[in-house]
Amino acid sequence: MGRGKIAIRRIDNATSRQVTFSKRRNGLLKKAKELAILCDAEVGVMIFSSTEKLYDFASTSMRSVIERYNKAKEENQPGNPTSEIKFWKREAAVLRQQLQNLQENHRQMMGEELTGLNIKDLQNLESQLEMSLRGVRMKKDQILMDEIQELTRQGNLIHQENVELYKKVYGTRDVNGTSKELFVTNGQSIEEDPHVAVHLQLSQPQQQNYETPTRATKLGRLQLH
Amino acid sequence: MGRGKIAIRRIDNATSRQVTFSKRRNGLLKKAKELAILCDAEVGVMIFSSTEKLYDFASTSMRSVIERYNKAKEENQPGNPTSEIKFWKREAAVLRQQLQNLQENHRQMMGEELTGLNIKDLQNLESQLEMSLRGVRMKKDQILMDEIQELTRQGNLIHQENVELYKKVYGTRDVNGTSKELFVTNGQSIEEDPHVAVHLQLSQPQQQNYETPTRATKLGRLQLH
DNA sequence: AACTATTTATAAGA
DNA sequence: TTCTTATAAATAGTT
Repeated sequence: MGRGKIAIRRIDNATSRQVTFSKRRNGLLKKAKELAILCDAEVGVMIFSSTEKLYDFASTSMRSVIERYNKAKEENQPGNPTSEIKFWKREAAVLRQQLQNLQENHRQMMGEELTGLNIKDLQNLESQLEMSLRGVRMKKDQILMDEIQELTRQGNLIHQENVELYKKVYGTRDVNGTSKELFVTNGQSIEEDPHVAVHLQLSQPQQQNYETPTRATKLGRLQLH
Repeated sequence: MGRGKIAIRRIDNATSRQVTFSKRRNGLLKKAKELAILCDAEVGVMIFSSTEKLYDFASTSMRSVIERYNKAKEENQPGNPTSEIKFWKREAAVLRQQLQNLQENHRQMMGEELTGLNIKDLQNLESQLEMSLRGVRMKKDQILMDEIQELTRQGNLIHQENVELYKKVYGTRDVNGTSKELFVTNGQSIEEDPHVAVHLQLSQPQQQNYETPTRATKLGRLQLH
């Protein structure tokens, strides 16, 4: 329909293509409009030019057309917008609620926002914190213990090596006297205890150091209040 | 373009309308195809007949066209299905992440899931718990203090009432001796201290009761390990 | 569904 | 882009 017939294949000349696009695009949109009006149909057309520009027509509204399309295409396509949006909204609301609850709880565990709690709540919280503290300290001690044990083990190995070397250097005669003493003090099971004792003795005052001044300030505050 | 010209308005005759729909629908789809091919455009056409039947064409895929349409139309239209779903998905993901982080943190504060923490972490946690505990105890003491103060106040009021009644019953003569003593022991600022002392004396052993056996078991465990 | 007179769309050129 | 115009294509009315 023009001065000459053209084959339906991509127009090579860019300018020509652009011009044809412009003409035919208008033609298509016009015909879409006419079809909708003449035949009482719901029509939607979307056109993207090669320059990414959008041209569209919808006899009602594109949203309506697309929704009708989705509904018609597959009653429950895994891209059904409305129900999917509803699902994710609900999901977000649930998560937000959980987050809020946990945050309030967490703030209370951090010793903040305690207003609104009664004695019973506070005592429960206190017990919980004490329990947590116990757990944490236990874990900490555990780690330190393990470290000590490992160091002890390695120390013993090195010491034994020393003894062996000593033997080799000075022979067997004078060795027994010196090495015996070393063996006695460095025996695995015997040696561990003093370390533990030292550790725990250090741990307890440390804890008391945290709390003794607290109690003092608490007393002070309460008396001033 | 036919034997006669027609006005672009709904065709009254149903049969005629149906026939015209059929012809023009094919024409529209053909032209859409041609446009897409000739001009290297992405085209989507959706047509619903008045009998609810769907006819469509998409140069690529309708899903792609619709998504591109939504993206192009308005990056965040308040009715854009795809981007809205994306928005809520992202929202849910963010909330889920926050929840997870907070949950891990919370579990650690509860003294659970401590594996994976190093000494430094554990010490920080310990300090935090001690601080929290201090806060909670302070708050608890505060509440108890307030209660005591209130009870004291009321006690004083009742006591004064008693004194007044006593006066009325026995006259003014012998009253001074007995009431003076009562006034001295029940004076607000004077009376508060012993109560505080009692309270705090009760509070401290209670705390130690929680911790002394723990330490014992801890010692036991550590020595056994 | 086919035919065909006409209208409409549009290719090429300006 | 827009206008012009010759011509291809679409289609209204008919069979």
